[in-house]
Amino acid sequence: MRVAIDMDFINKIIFGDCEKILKKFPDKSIDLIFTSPPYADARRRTYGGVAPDEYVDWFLSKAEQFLRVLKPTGTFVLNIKERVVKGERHTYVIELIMRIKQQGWLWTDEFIWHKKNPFPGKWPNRFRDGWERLLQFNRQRKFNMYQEAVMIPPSDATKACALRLTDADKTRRKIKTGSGLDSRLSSCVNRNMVYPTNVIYMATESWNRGHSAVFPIDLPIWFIKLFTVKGDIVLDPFIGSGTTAVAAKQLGRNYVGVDILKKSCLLAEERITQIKKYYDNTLTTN
Amino acid sequence: MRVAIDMDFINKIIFGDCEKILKKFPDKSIDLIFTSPPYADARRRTYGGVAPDEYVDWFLSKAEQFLRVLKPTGTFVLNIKERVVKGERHTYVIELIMRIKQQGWLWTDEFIWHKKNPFPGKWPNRFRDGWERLLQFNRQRKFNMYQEAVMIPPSDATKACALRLTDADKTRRKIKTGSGLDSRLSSCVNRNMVYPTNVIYMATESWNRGHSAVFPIDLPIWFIKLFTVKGDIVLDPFIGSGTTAVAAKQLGRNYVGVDILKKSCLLAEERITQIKKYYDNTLTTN
DNA sequence: GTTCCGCATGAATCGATAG
DNA sequence: ACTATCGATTCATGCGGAA
Repeated sequence: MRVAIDMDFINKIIFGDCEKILKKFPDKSIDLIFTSPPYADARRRTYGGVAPDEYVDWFLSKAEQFLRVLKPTGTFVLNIKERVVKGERHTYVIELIMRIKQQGWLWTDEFIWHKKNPFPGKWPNRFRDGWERLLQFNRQRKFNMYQEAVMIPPSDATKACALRLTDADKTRRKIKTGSGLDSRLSSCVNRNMVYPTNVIYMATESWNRGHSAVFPIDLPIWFIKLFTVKGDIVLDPFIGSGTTAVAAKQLGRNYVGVDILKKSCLLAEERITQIKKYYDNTLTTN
Repeated sequence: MRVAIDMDFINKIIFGDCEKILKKFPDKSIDLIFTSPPYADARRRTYGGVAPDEYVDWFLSKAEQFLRVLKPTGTFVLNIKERVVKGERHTYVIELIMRIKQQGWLWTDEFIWHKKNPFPGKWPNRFRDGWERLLQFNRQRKFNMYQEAVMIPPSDATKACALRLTDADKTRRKIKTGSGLDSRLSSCVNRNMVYPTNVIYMATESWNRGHSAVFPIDLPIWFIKLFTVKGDIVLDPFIGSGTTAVAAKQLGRNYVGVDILKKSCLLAEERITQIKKYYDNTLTTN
């Protein structure tokens, strides 16, 4: 069966440069691309570091493949933030938006990840960076969006409810559902649910020892619920420690992860395997 | 006295196009420019409606004057958000950032106004807009910034930590300030106030009687405290209902407001007069 | 078992120092 | 003059050991 041959990359972590790897993928085969590429010149030790001024070209050659493999109804969510260079925000992110549109992408919206616990620091001319961009790109004006899947209790209810939960409660719930959002969602008022905005208030996860997860798992969980249904395929071309794949697997979606570091691939695979053991029989039904 | 003649625009609301009006102002005379210009194609009936594609050129000719009248140590804060055009976010804001830098501005940072109560609405392909940009531009890398003026109480976790300490503990610590501080002092107490991040979580003020203020007065108050001291001059070239001027006056700063609508000028003047009556003897000491 | 406290650490940034 | 490296700064959170 032809499809089976073409699609034998699903639920795999693939070692290599995503640009080359994706060239072997068929057109229009992915439902959601969620990724957080290495930021310009950041994580130099592990990724080699792309200079800010070269970043846009470096990224665009990969984005061309993203565009090709994405289904017309699919979505591409890019988590990125510009660095400070010589006292100024560098413009590589906004240049990227301008240029990626020329490839045919539509810049549908910009979500904000408002961080509960930003990286510390004190400087005379700026405050700590408390947010990151989550750029939403699409191939068409009409795409799949399942807004009901991410509905939340009204803000006051959420606050009061969250405060009542003890740490033990939170941990127990997290083990069962794998999602902090789910815990609040299920334990609080189930009626009176409202739609969220394009601002996502969420903590970072600095407590992951071995691997430095750059975003909390609730972040890909949120977007995977919003833009896919069970059985869909989620791609992260910079899989890193595997968070996106873990989230997809937990939610009953298929995943594809690519990374240029062998070490990351191994780590991602290990986390996926562990998750399989722990969560296989406790998946939520969303 | 020459200065008196040059500076006779202070604490005035001036009717006219800010581009023309500002040409009469001396160089380097303003400490802070805080403004929220009419968004592209918004308020078409009142402002004549600048089309999105013409917006950048329209704005830049004004920004040139902003640059000239701002002190080298001053700051320009621009509250703006791109509209959705044909299902996409328009790029006029990010184009504006690229081009304004060519005038000599430094793009120091981007603050986010995270709205507590976004405008209601429901669409099939996007959520409500819960944030706006507050772009910070400067003439130099070194500028005036008074971070202590906007310090805030720490988050709940840190607060709980401090609350656990007895009063005796606190007193004892306060006495031995200089050397040999015990570890709890640095981690818990003495943290009555912490520095904020570049995300500002604030409600809108949709309930203002006659005028529709586009931002709450706490927003200019925050930036005026952060970037000016008493006696400094705050300019809003699109004063609208006068919120920026009211904030400046309340804080003991001098204001200058400009608007192309006579109606707005009258409204702003009225609000400023009322504030004078109510707050003259109750100014905060910051 | 439970609570409490100390501590490590995470997509950072600036200014000074050294080559 | 330009780059490279280092120390200081700082806050939210979970972990582990102690009470």
